[in-house]
Amino acid sequence: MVKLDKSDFFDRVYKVVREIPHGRVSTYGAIAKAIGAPQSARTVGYAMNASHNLPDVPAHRVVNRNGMLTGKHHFAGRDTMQRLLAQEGVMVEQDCVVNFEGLLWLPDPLL
DNA sequence: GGAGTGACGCGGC
DNA sequence: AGCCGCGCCACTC
Repeated sequence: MVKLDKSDFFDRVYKVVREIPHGRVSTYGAIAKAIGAPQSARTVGYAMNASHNLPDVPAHRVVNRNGMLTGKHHFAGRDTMQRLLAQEGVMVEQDCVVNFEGLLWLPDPLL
């Protein structure tokens, strides 16, 4: 029985997010697809909420498909997310990742 | 056990 | 071309 517990959903999201290289960004949709749930992009963001407890999950590197820091408001500080990104060399202007497409990192489907 | 919510994505107007 | 609304999936109360 290769039954995959739905609880793994979060774990899977975390695993993928953890694989995001330093100084790179990814999208909820891409992660959702990587875990085999392209329609669950929303749930991915939900998982990010719980990921706050996991320092290994760089949720700040996850933005929406537009490259907007939609979840920045959920971080401790008002601009914590942007600061973390800037710290990695990711420039953010108006809550949008500069050269987002260039910094965008797509997870391995094999993962 | 049902209903509401949410850090998205896409389609339609 | 921008703006509005719906759908989907997992989780909590």
